[in-house]
Amino acid sequence: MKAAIPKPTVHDLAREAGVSLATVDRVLNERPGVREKTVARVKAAVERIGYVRDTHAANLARRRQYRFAIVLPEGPNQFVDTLRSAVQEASGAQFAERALVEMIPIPSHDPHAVARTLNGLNTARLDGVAIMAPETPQVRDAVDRLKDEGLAVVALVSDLPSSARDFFVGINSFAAGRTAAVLMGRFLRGLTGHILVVTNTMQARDSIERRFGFDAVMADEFPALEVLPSIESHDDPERMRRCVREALASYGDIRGIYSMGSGNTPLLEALRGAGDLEGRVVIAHEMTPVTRQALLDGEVDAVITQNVGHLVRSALRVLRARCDGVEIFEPQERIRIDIVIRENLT
Amino acid sequence: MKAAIPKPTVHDLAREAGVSLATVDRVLNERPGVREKTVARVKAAVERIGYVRDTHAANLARRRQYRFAIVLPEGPNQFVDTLRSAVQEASGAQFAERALVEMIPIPSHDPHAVARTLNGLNTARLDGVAIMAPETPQVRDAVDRLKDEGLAVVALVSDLPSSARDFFVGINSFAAGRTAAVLMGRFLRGLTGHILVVTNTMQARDSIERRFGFDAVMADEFPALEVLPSIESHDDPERMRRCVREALASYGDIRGIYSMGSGNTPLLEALRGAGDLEGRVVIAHEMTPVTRQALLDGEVDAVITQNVGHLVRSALRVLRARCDGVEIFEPQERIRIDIVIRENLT
DNA sequence: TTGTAGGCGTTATCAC
DNA sequence: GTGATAACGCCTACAA
Repeated sequence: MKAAIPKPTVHDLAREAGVSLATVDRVLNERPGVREKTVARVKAAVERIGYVRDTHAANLARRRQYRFAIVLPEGPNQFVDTLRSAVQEASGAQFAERALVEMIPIPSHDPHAVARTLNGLNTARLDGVAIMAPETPQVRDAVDRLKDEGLAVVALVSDLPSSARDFFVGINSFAAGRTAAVLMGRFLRGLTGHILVVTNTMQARDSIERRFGFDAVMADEFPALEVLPSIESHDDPERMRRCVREALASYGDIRGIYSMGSGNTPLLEALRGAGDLEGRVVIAHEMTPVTRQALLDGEVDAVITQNVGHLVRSALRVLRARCDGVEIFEPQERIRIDIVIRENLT
Repeated sequence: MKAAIPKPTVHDLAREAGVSLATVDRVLNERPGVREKTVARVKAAVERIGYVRDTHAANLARRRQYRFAIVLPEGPNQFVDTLRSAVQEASGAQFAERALVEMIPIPSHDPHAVARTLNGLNTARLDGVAIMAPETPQVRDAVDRLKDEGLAVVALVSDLPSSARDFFVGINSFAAGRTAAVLMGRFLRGLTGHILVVTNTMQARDSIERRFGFDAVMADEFPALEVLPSIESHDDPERMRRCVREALASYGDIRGIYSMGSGNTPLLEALRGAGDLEGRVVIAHEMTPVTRQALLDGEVDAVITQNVGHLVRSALRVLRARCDGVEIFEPQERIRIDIVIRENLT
């Protein structure tokens, strides 16, 4: 409908360099069987006319289909649920973009079962995998094997730094813990007392790192507040409620509660039961229906989180880039640590 | 290299429906000249085989080129500078995606000049425009004219609600102001005193709205803190420094400073000059080299901002979608209000 | 109202 | 080493 500024194509390139389409293609895709001199001529022509490859046309001609798997912990977990629906949402859009993405559940707490699932992946039918799993030697080996088989692999949410994974998509847990600590300390300006820390399990790398970051800042900047040992619920809501109640009873001066992992529902129940949720600062991780509602109700003061939509889209973009042997645009893939309070809840 | 699961194509569709490619195309693109019955048959076939159109192939065949303009205020402004470089960055990637984007500077403070520039746009050579400009009747009319000419138009950063713009890409200023207020109030827990508010000009819609949101929360939730009238620098650094110094001198109990707009450099200079930057809470808007450094140096406690990369990519995506007559995926285009403290500075 | 043929920018399979 | 030529999935004349 409107005059278009034509972009140089391979045809223009071929003409400019005085060679055929096939040769241009060989040079562009760094295939062998072209004389040094010819290569140079084509490359010069690329610079001269400012040729940029049309990736969509290329993918079309290649009949490229990306087959990705996203490996997520199974079982009831609010955060993973939000991740799952983000994957669902994304895979619709991805389908139109020549990518098939399937979700694969893993038993979260059994390293051997996780490794078994990963090793059981049909690598011949897969181009890339995004994995959210705790770091264990078994998982590390499984990831290395996937890499050996030529797959693109990204660690999702929780890093697998000792493995051969291509990239980590997620946030720095130390920094997340530090962020929580600053808010906790500042929201409790001038007060003395104790801080309760709760989590599902301190086995998880995330929890350890968050706690580490949290403690560092608290000790450094808010010495008037003493942080108590972590309470672990081990997936047992009743245990969480009981431990929290006991802690509140034992210490008369609990000023704040830091929830490092899942289990926010029983935590909030225990706090409500304790009556005086009012004066205390509660900071939790991950935006889920529960934390969102708690934020709205004023039961939680701040949530430290990461955008699951970005997480998933980013993982998929990175996998795609790795498959194409293309550089990724780092700043776009850096997941931010979001601070959410009631007022900036979208 | 690997077995690919073939996606149904128009050919499959044609065969399934027992019609030709052309007819399939007519139905898919809702072109006239097809019998009701045939339309139904094709649509049924779409459902049956799960056909999804390959937009990239379609764009290729159409030789579609998007020509977009991004209209930004000229003159020295740190935030706009970051926006400009985000545009620069994005346009590289967009070029590969069949979009040409040019930046058009406008004299920020003269509504007539803005309107003149907008009216001077060569609409025949443009498919869409993203506009960051203060809302005035002249601008509104210019936008409406652009829409009449068939362009896609999005308001960027600052909304133009009374105009016919297709979409607003940016954050809610009231909420941004409220967010700032909550942090200010909580960081000053238990204290009594005054809050200084500074901005470049209260003429700007953003400043008015931020102030409104800020005041509402302060009055409601933090009555012990009294918010002073806005100090306006009117683009004069010296005036900013002087006014701030005077205010600090007049009131002995200024606990916090809220910087609603540009002019952070002179503000910080004045505060440094005053000596005791320490005890005060400073909250500013927009992440720029200045606010970033101030955050690192502990001179600013929190920055309320929006991710310029997202802003630009989102604007471009929306323009594209409007041009294609395609629905946008709202959650992806919702720009979040980011709270940045030193600890979650990426 | 419907169908045929050719082209979009790229890659791939043959020959030469 | 290099060059025609035919796809890829879709759209668009032009014919029927």
